[in-house]
Amino acid sequence: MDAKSELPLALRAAYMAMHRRTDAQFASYGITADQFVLLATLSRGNALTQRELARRMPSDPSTVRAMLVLLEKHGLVKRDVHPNDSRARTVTLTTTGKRKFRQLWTAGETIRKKMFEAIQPDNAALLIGLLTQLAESLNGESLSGSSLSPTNKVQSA
Amino acid sequence: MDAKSELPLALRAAYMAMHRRTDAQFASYGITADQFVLLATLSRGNALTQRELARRMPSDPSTVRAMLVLLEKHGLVKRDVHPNDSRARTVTLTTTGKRKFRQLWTAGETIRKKMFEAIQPDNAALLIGLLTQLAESLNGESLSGSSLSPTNKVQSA
DNA sequence: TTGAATTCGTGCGTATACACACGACTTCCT
DNA sequence: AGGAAGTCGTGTGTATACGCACGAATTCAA
Repeated sequence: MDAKSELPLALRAAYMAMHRRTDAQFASYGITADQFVLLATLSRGNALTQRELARRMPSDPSTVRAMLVLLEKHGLVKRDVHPNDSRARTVTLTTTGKRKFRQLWTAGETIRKKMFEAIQPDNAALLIGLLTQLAESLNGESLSGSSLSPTNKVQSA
Repeated sequence: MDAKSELPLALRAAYMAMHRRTDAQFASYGITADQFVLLATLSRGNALTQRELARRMPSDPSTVRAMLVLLEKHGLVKRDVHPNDSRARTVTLTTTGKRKFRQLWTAGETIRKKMFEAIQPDNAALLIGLLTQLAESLNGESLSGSSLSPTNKVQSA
């Protein structure tokens, strides 16, 4: 196994571990790791459309909708018709949602700290940089090298 | 946003991007990214029990079972009763499964190469090391630091 | 040996994750 | 203005992902 082959597995293992830990940590609050990401995204940019929310997470619009239906039922978010675009709906945190998010942020500190220390703090910026490069590279241009796929929707940044 | 807070998001974004890309790349083969991981794990240690397979992926035994039911229906894996333990079942790749995996490995090279180059090859070993440290730290001892949650099932290693 | 604790796989319930098709609305182009 | 193209959210289908409870088999202990 060379480094090139190991990298995908290492990335998967690290993410899965984090995701499981986070789910476990938030279980007593009745919130999943992914719902936490959604709430965090909302708290950093309120009144987003569902589309924009999905883009920032990042996640699939279809997935986000399902999550919003749940969270709305639990009273953590509210969806209103967009003032300028009657197709869209704006999503905002309710008061309950904001309070819940603050609790979760505190509860999550344990995991963030653990991760931060596991890599020696000096490496944090470097690791974030490498992960960001990975994401950008994989999200960017469609690969396919040669002309395998004729439907190359290059939706540039 | 300090580095400690950004790290979880960066890890998530990178993994999601990889997972999506891989799914898209393998779609024409009728195989998902996760099924590929399962096949790869099997190809590196045949005749594993379902439990051991799940441990190595890593994934949940319950999830692995569902995947195996599918893959068995597609004729890629075979499940037999364990010779020494009638509770367990051993999982092996069929001939078709082996051939399919070789095809997928080749098809996946594009993504591995893209990831490898995105981080400058020199950083590969370093990145793998950091990700491994993260996974080990998160999988290891249960955290819970102070007594935040009264329901601390400390199921030690 | 017999009974308790563990471990294996199964099955169910819930929550992502995403593709795809659909209807409704906006925008853009002529 | 009017129609084509694009965009937004919805709804469905499939595939993870995991917790939990269950029955069956194995292991451990007295």
